[in-house]
Amino acid sequence: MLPTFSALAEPNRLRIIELLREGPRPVGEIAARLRLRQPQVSKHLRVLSAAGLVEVHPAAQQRIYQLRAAQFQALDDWLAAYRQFKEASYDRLEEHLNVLQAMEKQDGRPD
Amino acid sequence: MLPTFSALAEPNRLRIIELLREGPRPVGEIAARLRLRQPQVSKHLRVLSAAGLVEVHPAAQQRIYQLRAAQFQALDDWLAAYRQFKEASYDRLEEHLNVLQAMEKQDGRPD
DNA sequence: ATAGAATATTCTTGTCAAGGAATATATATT
DNA sequence: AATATATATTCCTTGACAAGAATATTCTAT
Repeated sequence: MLPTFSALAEPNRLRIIELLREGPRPVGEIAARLRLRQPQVSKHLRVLSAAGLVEVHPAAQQRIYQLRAAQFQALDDWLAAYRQFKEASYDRLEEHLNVLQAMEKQDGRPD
Repeated sequence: MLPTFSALAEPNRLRIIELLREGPRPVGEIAARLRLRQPQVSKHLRVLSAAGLVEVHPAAQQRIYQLRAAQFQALDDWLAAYRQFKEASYDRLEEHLNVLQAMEKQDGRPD
């Protein structure tokens, strides 16, 4: 999941992703819409590809980029693990503290 | 959403988040479990706080950090916009291309 | 008040990655 | 073959940021 977050952590890359939500687009279009230079767009798309967030389909000289559902699904799966905890377990904080202190006793500091 | 992605793009911060999935933890615990130095953990937690991903609850000298549901919900909302497209609209690629070319004609290059 | 424990902050240094500019590659058209 | 169009790659410079080391801050206990 780290490559995904890294890829999305760059402002222009995030803009590209949000643009592609409209549908597949060739590099030139992306550059024009976002007022970016073509080489930078190509570089960003490279990173996004490596992260599995987009995929390419050549069409003549153009390269059409589009979002890759699988990776968004993966993100969704990762997020799923966080839909449970539902915090507000603030009440159980004391409880946690006791547990932690108990652990420290038997642990010693590792190292 | 960018601050969230930026925050999660750092390996150790991502580890912290995944550790906190187990429940609230004081700084020292986090440092010990992840084999990190305390100051770095404090710094990372600062970033995570700023991104709204965690929240603090002081308890004596300790600061108990825990995940902040609201931000994960926000991420979920953002992701929701991507659950639709479902790609495989690869079939409709030609269609898209035609549209795009039509657009180019009337557009001219902006700038 | 003093000492100890837990955490935060500051300063410095090294690394990595994004942008700019130039150029290379691929495909189409004549 | 020559030229045009679309995209990719390379090299360079600069800025941001993470780690390390030292120190400051906050709270507790005696």
